Formats: sequence, C-alpha cells, structure tokens
Amino acid sequence: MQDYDINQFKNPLFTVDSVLFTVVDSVLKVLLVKRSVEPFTGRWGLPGGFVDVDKDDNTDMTARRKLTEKTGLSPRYLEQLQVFSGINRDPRGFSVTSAYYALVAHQAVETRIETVEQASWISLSELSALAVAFDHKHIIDVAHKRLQQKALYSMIPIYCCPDHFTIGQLKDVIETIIEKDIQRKSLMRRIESSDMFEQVDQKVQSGGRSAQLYKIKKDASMANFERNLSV
Amino acid sequence: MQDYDINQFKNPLFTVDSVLFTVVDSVLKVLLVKRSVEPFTGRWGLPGGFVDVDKDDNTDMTARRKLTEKTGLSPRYLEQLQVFSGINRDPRGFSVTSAYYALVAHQAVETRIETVEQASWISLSELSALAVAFDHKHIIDVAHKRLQQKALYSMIPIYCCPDHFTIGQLKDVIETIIEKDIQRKSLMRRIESSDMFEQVDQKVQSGGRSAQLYKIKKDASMANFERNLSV
DNA sequence: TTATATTAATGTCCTAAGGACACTATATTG
DNA sequence: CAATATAGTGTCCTTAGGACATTAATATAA
Repeated sequence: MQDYDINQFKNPLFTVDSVLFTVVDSVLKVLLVKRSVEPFTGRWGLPGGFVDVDKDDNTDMTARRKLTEKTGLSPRYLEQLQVFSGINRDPRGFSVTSAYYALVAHQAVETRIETVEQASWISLSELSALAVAFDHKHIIDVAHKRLQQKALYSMIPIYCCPDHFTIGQLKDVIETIIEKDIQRKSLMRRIESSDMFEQVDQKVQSGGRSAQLYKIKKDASMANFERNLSV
Repeated sequence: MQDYDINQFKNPLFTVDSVLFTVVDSVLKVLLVKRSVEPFTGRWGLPGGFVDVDKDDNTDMTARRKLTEKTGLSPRYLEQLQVFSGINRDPRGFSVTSAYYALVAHQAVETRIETVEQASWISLSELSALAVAFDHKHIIDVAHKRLQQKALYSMIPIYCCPDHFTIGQLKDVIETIIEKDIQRKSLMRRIESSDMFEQVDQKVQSGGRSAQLYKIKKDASMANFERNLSV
C-alpha cells in the first residue's frame, strides 16, 4: 500500500461500525463479516464502513444501511455505543469509529444470514479464540457490558424476541444477556408495570402448560425501571 | 485487494466539542466560548475543535486539551456524550462531532475564567435566549439530561464540589443538577455505603452547627447505586 | 384413564434501600 | 441565655425486587 500522510487531510479517518447482537438457543451472538478490503483482509470484523454523504443523513443511517446490506433488514434496536479513536487502531493512521450496538430477533434474520457466506453469527465465547480486525474485539466487549447494564433497568432485551413472544422466551433472552437467572415473578411484575405490552389472543405449547403470547403495544415507549435487577 | 482511496467518499468534517458543567450558587452553568473563526464567527459555542494528530492520542485528549486551553486546567470528570452528525448542522457540509460532557468545581476555575473574555459561564436559563452556534444548544440539552440521569444513580456530582466538601455542599450540587430536593439522610446513607469518601479532620462553619468536611478516598472508584433517587 | 412430569402463572412473605420527618447536637447572634 | 440556623441521627414507612410454595394447564407414560 502506498504510504500516504493522514495529516495532509484535515480530518482523521472516520468510520461507523455496529455490534449487532442476537440470542440463539440461550447463546449471545454477534454478527461478524469477513473483510474483503485492506487492511485486515480476510479477517472477521464488525459490519460497518464509511459514511456515504449522498445516501446517509447522519451516522445512524450509515450504521443502519451497513447492517441492512448484511442482514437484509433494519435492526429493531440501534443505539450509539461510543467513539473509539486513536493513532494505533488503524495502520493507515489516526482513525475514529462511531460504534453502535443493535439488537435483532434471530428468527427474523436466520434465513438471510445463512445465504451470505461473508457474514456469520459468532458467539461471545468463540470470539476470544478468533483473530478479529482492528480493535473490534474490544468494541464488542464494551458493547456487551453496555447491553448487560441496560438489560438490568430496561426492557431492551425484548428486541431479541420475535414480535409475538412468551414470558419464558423473554426470560431466557434476559438471562442469556445478563448471565444470571432472574425470577419469573419479577419479570412479570415489570411487564405489568411497564405498560408496554398486551396479550395476544393466542397461546403456544411448551411441553407443559401452554404459554400466553405477548406483543408490544402500538406506540409503546421503552420502559426504564428505577431499580436494577440484582447482579 | 485495492488500496484505500480517500477520494472514494467525501470524508466528513470531524470535530470534538465539550459541554463543561459547573454549579455556582445553586445554578447550573456551562462554559461557552466566543467563536473567532468561521462559521458562526462572534457567536457563542462549545469549547472544541479539530483533532491534532500530533498532539492527541485519541479524542479524549482532544477534548481535554481544548478545555485546558480555555480554563487553564483539566476537568476532573470527562466522559463521552454521543456523536452528533448530519448534513445540515454545519454550512460547510456533512459534519460529525464527538461530544463530551465534563464537570469541574467552579472554585477551581473561577479566577482563570474571569480573565478570559472569550469564555464565559452561561446558566441554562440564560441559554434559551442566546444565539448559539451550530446545534450546540441541542448538544447542551442532551448533555444536561444525561448528567441529570447519571446524578440519580451515581456520585458524579461530587466533581462539581471542591476537594474538601461538606454534605450540605454536595446536597446542593445534586439538587441543582437534578432540579429536585433530596433527603439529606438518603445522601448520607449513600456516602456511607459507597465507601468512596473519608472524613477530613476539620470542620467548617455554616451559620449553625459546623459541618464535617469529607474528601474522596485515595484510589476510590465511582459508586453506582442499584436504585435511582426518586424523581 | 390415571399418574407423573413439565412448564406457566399466582400468592405470600422477606429484604434492601430510599423517603419522610421528628428529634438531638452544635454553632452564631442579639 | 434565648432564639435561630444548620448538621447530623433515629425510626418508621414505602416500594419494588427476591425467594419460594402453590396452583394451573398441558403432554406423555403406565
């Protein structure tokens, strides 16, 4: 690669990267893509890239666009994580990435991802043994901690559930994210008090008593609780 | 594969801006500086600017450096807020700012700010009537909400207090930030349980019974509580 | 058909930590 | 010394999550 001096440009290299989480069979996974360009060609990395000023109104749209390219759909939850920057994180020079984290129900993307060989769901445990581009492993770690924290006082894990879900499914997703069992009763109290959900007139079999299905109310806003679940 | 082509995309304008808060006489204020360059020359704006790749290891250092230039010291607390980006926020084109928020005790910077006529502490109530550059008013608003939220479950308002402080001072700072009175008793319980502070062997007069001075323990880490103060 | 296992849902009591507020302690001032 | 002001404590209340027993509904095996 021809050396070029980043200083000759007014601005550092700026990218947008996303940590897309999903929960599959009680395992938390992140979407990684195989890089097709320098640097780190061939390694796994976070889905992301440069802002396209002609397509993106802002960086949220950049993140969303890049995720859509890989998964075929827009994630139900997308939020800024933080900026990672420095002189050493990219061999090309001082670089900045605005990192996002996002959530999807794996049911929604399952089939689409299967067909894309450059994208894959990697469980967090596999990740430690994997060579990952840039500081993306670190970014995933920070995103994971943020997600765990947020799961303690909000209902965002709901975005890893399908449109119609049972309390058992939600409980499993939450427990997978925070890596700790919770009381079903506590979850039901939160579902009740959040006023975010309504029962679907349908039940689903589960090996025992069939479970009530719930869905998010129209125009419901995300509940934030005054107390954390205990860690 | 191909080399990275800087011309493939227009690299957005990237800056770092900080919302520096302090509490003076039960009023929450932010530091604004009078802009001396285009665009918005002459207007008030947040202290910040471009990354200097030779001086800054990362954007945290950019934020800190810019604040030091204006106040003469490094803020005791500095944290990323979020990125603000878009095609319309800067007349020069698509721009991105990595916004920070920071806290200082006004006692620490009082004298230095007075001497710099381009920098001034503006109370949040004054702000609404002021013409402010870019979307900086919006950034201040977001920073304010984040600070308020964080004050409900952490001890960060302590960074608006001097090194040695009384519970009354801290109570006042917290109440100013969250815009609600709290129970002195609740604050004392938090001080006790946080294990962050130790008593200084000195009291200070206050119009009534003299008040115990406290200071942060050496190597104490910031306490985060399981419950919010009630809103 | 009945017993057993399994998962869903509820009822009840416990616990932790903040809120309210009375009460005590110590300082200043007239 | 009384009045007042601020600091600090004691005690009970309230809220919401934790623990866990109990009841409900469904599948499967005897």
